[in-house]
Amino acid sequence: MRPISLQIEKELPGSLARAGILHTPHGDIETPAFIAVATKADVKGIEAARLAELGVQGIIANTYHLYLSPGEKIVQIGGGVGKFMTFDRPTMTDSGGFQVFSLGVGFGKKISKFLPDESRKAPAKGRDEHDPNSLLQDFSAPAVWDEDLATSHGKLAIVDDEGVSFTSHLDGSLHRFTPERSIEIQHALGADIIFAFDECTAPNAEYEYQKEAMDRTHRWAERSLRAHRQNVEKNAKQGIYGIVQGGRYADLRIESAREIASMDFDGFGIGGSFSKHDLLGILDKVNMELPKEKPRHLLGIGEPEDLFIGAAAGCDTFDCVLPTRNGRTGGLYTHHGKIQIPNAEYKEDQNPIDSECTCPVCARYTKSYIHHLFRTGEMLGPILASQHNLYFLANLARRIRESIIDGSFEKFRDAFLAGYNH
RNA sequence: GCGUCGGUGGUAGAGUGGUCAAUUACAACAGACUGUAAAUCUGUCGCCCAUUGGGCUACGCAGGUUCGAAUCCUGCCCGGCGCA
Repeated sequence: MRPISLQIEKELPGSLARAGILHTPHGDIETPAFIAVATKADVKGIEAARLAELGVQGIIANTYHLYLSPGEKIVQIGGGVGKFMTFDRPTMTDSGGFQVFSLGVGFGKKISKFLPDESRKAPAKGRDEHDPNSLLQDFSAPAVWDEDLATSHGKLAIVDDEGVSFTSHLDGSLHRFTPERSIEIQHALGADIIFAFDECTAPNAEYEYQKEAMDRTHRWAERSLRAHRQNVEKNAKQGIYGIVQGGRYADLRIESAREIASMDFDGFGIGGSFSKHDLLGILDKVNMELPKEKPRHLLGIGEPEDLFIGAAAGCDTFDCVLPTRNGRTGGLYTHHGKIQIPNAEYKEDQNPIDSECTCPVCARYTKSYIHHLFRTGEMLGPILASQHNLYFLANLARRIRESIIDGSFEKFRDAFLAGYNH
């Protein structure tokens, strides 16, 4: 018996969408489900004890960050990432492959995984490299020079076929990850689900580089898998997901899905770096290449609209920093779209954030109060906002699940999106 | 009363003859954020038009010097400090 397995409860006819139960050593996750991001073994601003009441069934922590601090040994001494943070439900760790992108190619640049929405862009004036919405830079190269943090070797993340060398963003020290090392660290971190070490490429990487990186990711996937299976003890307690790459190119995505699917993984992650437009068209094609009986995790995706797209394409779990990041910075989800709670219009608003929301925050606080907390810089503001947002996404995933089970998925989706987009 | 220093945009506070509608910070008003180097970042921030750009009113008040003044001079008003 594998440590990770998916029990499919219901499939939506004529669709890849399904509802199921993901079994893990630390309990079940009812899918589709939203997994909270706990990069450094904490969901920013939220106590582990609160997560259950917010509907959070699982968390995903990060190998790179926990390796640098406090170090995987410390987490291991603490009983693994779950026990360390006192979260007794299912846990995952990301392999650090995303940091190859965020600290390497995209480092120091305001580059988004999603290309900006053309319709919202200001009329093209001189593209400014300081303009966060300007994606003119060539990010296809695998490494960058950074004036501030460059050390003797000069770069922050350098990819080669064996692995990745990088400098710590904390102290500039030199480190190296290989697939084997990433797995070793993830064994120490002890999450229920670990991920193969991959290379997350920039969204606008050119085809040639994208292909090269994808092939490398496939080789790393084999090595990650082998390193995991070799460890009999860990292999019995932790499941491993392979990651599909391929960027925005459909043929590469399909090739990657086939290749990764042919390996003996317990589940699959679908790596980021495609534009919103491509997400819709490619995702179902990717998932069709993956074995139906194994779980699929859509990495880093999580606007409400994206959950519908992902679920419709047959993804089982999602994670995303947005509910906590947006929450911290005042952006709150409602059934009528996102609002900026610090804005003046909420100064006297005596209603809850979202009158349709059933979260503990909406049950208790007014917009006026939360607005005040943000205006005065009180830390409770971001905390409450993060709680609400996390509940919103977790609850949305739960409702999507229910709609798949009772066959009302499309109806629910259309109704929700109609209200969400006004 | 005499002396002295100072009065700048919502606030604090630069600027001391032209490149000043005026640095900067805060406040204010918006925006962005998708496997978290993010409790972060970006834009706007005198008024009126405008596509670059243009016009108007402004640095306590009133005069003056000058081609040109927030910047120099004179008087007045107001405030801090010192001496009587």
